Amino acid sequence: MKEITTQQQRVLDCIQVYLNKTGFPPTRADICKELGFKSPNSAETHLRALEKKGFISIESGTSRGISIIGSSSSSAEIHDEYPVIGLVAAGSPTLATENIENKINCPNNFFDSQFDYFLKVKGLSMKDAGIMEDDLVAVKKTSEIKNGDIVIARIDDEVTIKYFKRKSEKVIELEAANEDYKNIIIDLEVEDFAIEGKSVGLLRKN
Amino acid sequence: MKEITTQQQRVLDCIQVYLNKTGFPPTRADICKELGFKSPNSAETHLRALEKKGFISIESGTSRGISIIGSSSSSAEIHDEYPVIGLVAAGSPTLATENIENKINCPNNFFDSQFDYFLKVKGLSMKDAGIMEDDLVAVKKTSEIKNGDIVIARIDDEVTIKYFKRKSEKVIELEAANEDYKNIIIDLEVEDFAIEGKSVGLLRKN
DNA sequence: TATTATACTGTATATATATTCAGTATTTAT
DNA sequence: ATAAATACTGAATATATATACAGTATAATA
Repeated sequence: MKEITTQQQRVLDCIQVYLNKTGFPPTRADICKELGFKSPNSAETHLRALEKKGFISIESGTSRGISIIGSSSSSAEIHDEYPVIGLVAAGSPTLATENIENKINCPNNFFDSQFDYFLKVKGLSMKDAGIMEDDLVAVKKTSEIKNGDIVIARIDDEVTIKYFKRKSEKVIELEAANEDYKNIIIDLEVEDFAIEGKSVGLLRKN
Repeated sequence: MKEITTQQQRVLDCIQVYLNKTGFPPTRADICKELGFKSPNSAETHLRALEKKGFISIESGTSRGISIIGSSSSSAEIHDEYPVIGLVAAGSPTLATENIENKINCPNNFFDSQFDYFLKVKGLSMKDAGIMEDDLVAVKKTSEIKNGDIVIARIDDEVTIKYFKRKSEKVIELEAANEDYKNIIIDLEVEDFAIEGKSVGLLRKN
């Protein structure tokens, strides 16, 4: 990235401001109007210089085809809204709108793995794993579970968060991280059991 | 905001994807190409419907003059980079560049209070408060501390994270949240003591 | 039952826009 | 001393693009 001149910086800033204001890049004429140039070619040459130096890219033959390189909007880091779900009883589908308490905006690569929603924890059954009441657990909806993963599981109509431990082909143990809670043994042939997903991260506001 | 049809949703998604990919909005023709329409008017009518329902705004007579309403880029929610600092020994200034392990991008209103950096926790002295090894504590640099706050304190050259408890005018107790650790009593007249800041949130990646 | 909204194809066109060419002038490298 | 980069004005133009108009068809409302 070569050094930028003051005029080129003004043009670059102008593009960014225009983008923030309108949501789309400026035309050559827009830049001229903004910076007081009288010929569209003034903007054109500055744009070509900025492109050559690697600050922007220009899509040839395309109106407003300017994008600022290294800008957050165009980079891989995309920000999304993630719903916060309470520990839902009565087996209702977790992502139903009536269960969404609010939404949190954060980058989609925030945790090491992609995730689908935040689960607001009730109770202290995972206290020794550092998961406290009202903590928000980032949940990835998946059935790929390894022993020792913290899973969000549903037994009959109750949703719970526990350590996962496969005992045999047909038996699973859900282990609490708290002496005061007892572990749950599940016989897959008998009980109505499902894995909602697993924890890939945690968020606490205090 | 009225309800959106499936086709309108596809068009809206198409605009968002195009924006993420190129940095500028699509033309009518671009939308047609992407969604398989054969007439630019197909895109046009969907765009007008989306505008009428308040999902987008269209700048008349302007190429690619589409902007998604309520999109993060134009909203008030600003994303910032926050440094991650290890628990620094030898009393070096915490925000010195050599102590920055990496950076995390998140909204500046992510926690209930503004904060300045993430501190990577070493040890289990705050285990019972749900703060585990390698957790990232969001630290706000402040000296406004109340009893019971979790503070980041420096005693001589050692940085530690503990509960804050004022015993008297000149005596402070730093309380661990773990039976295995003992509390620290500080005589302000004797010891070199400073509050770096307090915890306003927590982030765990696993 | 008539009307409105949705969901398209297909053609046409005014204009918005990128882009080239011809100049002028100043500053910076070689 | 010459070339190259910067920094513009001014005019011209091919085309990219929004947008209107003419149809067809189906589903949802009133």
